[in-house]
Amino acid sequence: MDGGESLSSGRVAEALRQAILTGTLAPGSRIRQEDVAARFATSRIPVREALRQLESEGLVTLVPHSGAWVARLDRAECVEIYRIRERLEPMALGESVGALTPEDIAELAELASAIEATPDVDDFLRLDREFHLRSYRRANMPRLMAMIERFWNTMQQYRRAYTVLIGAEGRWAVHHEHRLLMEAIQRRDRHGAEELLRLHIRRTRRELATRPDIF
Amino acid sequence: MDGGESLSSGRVAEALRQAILTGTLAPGSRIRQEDVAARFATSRIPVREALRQLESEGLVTLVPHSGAWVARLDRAECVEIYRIRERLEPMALGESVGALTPEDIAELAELASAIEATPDVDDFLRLDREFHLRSYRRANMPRLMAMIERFWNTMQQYRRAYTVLIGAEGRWAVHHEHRLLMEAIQRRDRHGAEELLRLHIRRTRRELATRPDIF
DNA sequence: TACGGCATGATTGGATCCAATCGGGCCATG
DNA sequence: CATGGCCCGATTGGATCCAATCATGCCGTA
Repeated sequence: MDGGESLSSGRVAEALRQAILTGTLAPGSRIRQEDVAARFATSRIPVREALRQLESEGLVTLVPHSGAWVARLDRAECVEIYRIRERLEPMALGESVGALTPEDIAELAELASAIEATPDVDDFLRLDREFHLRSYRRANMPRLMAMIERFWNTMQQYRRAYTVLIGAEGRWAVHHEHRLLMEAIQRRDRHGAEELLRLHIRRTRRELATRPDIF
Repeated sequence: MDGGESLSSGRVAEALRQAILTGTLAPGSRIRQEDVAARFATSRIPVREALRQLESEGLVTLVPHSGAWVARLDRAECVEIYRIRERLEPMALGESVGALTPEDIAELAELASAIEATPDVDDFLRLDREFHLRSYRRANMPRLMAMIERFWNTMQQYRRAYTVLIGAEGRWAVHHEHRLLMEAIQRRDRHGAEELLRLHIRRTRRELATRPDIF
């Protein structure tokens, strides 16, 4: 059981991470050490360590003697991250499909349905994330999983902006691709699933790249 | 010009990083904050930040209230990293080959020759690293490059152990594969180069995995 | 009026000091 | 003799204080 972080810097990092992921802290906003320290009733030392941590995760940008900002990605950086994901996530899925239990697969099917059912943006984002990450769960590659989760975190704000932009009606392609993906998973079709996922990510990347108003 | 790190923590991090990469600090050795602080004539604060940094790079393992150790990888972790590299580095090379200048290619050919010529282990390691990283140079994917360099860093100690083990005579497969790679690069054969690199990394992974005495 | 230099406040980086935690050794006990 | 509990030194984590750096705005001057 890991109820509460034992280290203060860990708690601060987790809280800031959530604030960034939920959008409470928008990309580009400045993070003042003293403010955060006051908010968490600590000194600036744990805050500094937390900021270092978040920088290494790509969520924060640090400038020496100047300050910290919530990381802001330009289009080129988003595209690069998507292209990396196009290589990594199919590997994770491919390693995982053969080892998923029937219960895992049922769970994924539930998630896929829930994704189609919800009109809410934040529910959609959360469920979509759960769906994909859980499909990689049995890959047994912890470092790969950590990298993938970091990418999802850094992209979260832009995923939200994009999801809002296209609206609930614009999600039909996602739903379609998820269904194909589920079928491949149920068939234990490793290569099919990998390829479908690659195309799924690639299409999203391309659509994202055509929307200048996100950046 | 970025002559000297302006931040103390940055200098400490760089020095520790080099010490780990050169093997001066062996995997598993403990790193005491006070020792490092004394060695660099600073307080423990910059040392702590440097250790955080190195942990995020995978070079150091931190245990709360206990201490820091030079990261030690077991066989499974090494295999996982190699498998990730098998996906990422071909992408970097594939993106780069079309944009390499004739000067770049000449430089790579020089490096490939130098690799075959040297009997020294450390020269071999350094040149081999240069050869591969420079072949990715024109990929124009800075984040991908950073990830790849981090992997090379975390694997460095195990590459050294393996290279010592097989001796200069055991490198013929490497030389052969480098020659094939060079030919593909000279042909601007993107897919051929990608595939050759994938096989190059895969073979290395397999050989490494059969050597229990490295871990 | 526009521009360049300087001073000042705000903010971060680092040093020192104190508190919390962990590991090892010692002693008592079964 | 083995084992379990406890105490104490060593080491890390955090708070407070001081120094270095940067940005802003003011003022003098062309």
